[in-house]
Amino acid sequence: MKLQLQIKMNEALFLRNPEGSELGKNIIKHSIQLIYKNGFEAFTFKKLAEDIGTTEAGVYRYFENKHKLLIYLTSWYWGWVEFQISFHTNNIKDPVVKLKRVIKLLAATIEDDKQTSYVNESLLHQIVIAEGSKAYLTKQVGEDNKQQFFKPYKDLCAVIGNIILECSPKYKYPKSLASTIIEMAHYQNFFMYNLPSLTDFGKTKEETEIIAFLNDLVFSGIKKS
Amino acid sequence: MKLQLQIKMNEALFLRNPEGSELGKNIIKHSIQLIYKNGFEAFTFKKLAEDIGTTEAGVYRYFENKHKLLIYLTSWYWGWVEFQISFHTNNIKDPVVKLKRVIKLLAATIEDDKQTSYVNESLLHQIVIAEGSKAYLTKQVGEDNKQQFFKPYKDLCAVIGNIILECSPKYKYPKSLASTIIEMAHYQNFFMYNLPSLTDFGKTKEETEIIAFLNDLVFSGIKKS
DNA sequence: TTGATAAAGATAGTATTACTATCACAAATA
DNA sequence: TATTTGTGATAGTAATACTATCTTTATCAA
Repeated sequence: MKLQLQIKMNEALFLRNPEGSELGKNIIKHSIQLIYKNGFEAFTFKKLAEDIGTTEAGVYRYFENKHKLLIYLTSWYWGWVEFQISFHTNNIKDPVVKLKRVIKLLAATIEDDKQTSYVNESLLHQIVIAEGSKAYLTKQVGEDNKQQFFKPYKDLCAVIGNIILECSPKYKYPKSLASTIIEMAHYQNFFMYNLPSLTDFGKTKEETEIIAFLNDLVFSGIKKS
Repeated sequence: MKLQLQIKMNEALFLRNPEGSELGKNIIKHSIQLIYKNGFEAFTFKKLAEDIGTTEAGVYRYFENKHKLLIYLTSWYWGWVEFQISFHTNNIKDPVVKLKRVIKLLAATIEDDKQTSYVNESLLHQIVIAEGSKAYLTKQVGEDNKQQFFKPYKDLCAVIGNIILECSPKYKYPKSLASTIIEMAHYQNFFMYNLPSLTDFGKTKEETEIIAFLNDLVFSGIKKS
């Protein structure tokens, strides 16, 4: 039996559902490759179309603009991470163990998930690290938020916040700590490779050190209260 | 006597020093206003030139492109913050008090500094919150870093890292904690106003709560070791 | 006072980007 | 068989991100 993991996407993000056709899946697949390779600023629908072997207009039939495509990709990623978390923390009773598992999932390199043929999670993870913030650091963030574009990110944050509360029911900042963990799992990774003196891991460049830092930060922070 | 605060800028950031002429100062002043108002994506040298009353070519004589201008502005800001910190923590012996002061300076709203006529620090603070990461989240980050464009940010991070070590000499992650404080002081602010469910301050929208969160995070985190 | 130099203004031009529009064709569907 | 739907092909436009050139103006030195 072949199980296919399907992540439910916000329909306002696209004009035509990319999951429903070969061209659509190619748009997702090749946009991940191109953004990973050249960065989001240099990424255009024209280059994407050439890469796929279709025309610019073809891409525009699926996505209004590259900003919505970026939100689509990051949303997909957060949805996928939430699934990974619920999958890998299933059956774990101890919330501390659970939270440590979450930190590891967020900060460790991701192996490509064979269940999702057209999405390379490993590349997508790198894209979310380097470009993910650009999805919300815009003037339209308010309107995008009204359309629920950031729901997957917020849901993930809520899930992690609840685990934090399980660990420490009186802790006052579960959601802020959750968003701090998520952001820092990614930023410390970006810094480690690109601006190493902003971290303590420049020498070794080991993701395990980021995990250790976050564990230390989180569990000392929580224990106090 | 009128003291003029001068922040030494990396000369590779500009073609002509904007501090040396009226037009240059106008470029800085109006770019801050325009980026604040419309965001960095919508900001163009053409609009800036119209705003100032000069021509596009005039702006290009000072800055190669808008990315370098953004790095210039954020660098200026980090330099200014480092000065504020050294000024406001001067004479403080207790490193814990010092670090708390630092957190407050990073997370609290900034009043416009009258010493710097053409820079509105209050607006610049908002720009750094919403656009600052875009200065380094690029494919050129490596080359920009080689040219020392991020030195002011790194210097600030080092200063804060050292205060952390004064508080807790055995703490293993002073630089990562420093960059976490800096980034989160800004991100929690952005989230609070734009994606409030990622924080615990959505109701009150009080910066004092961000400060309390960071104090809690930092001092519980350090005490353990 | 002249003459040189440097900054600024004015204008033009180009390649690329970010779209929108239209028409034709092929496959699926009713 | 007729019709809808997705795709391909082509064209066109306004804006963006520059580069180039030429003129004017201000400054400063001989």
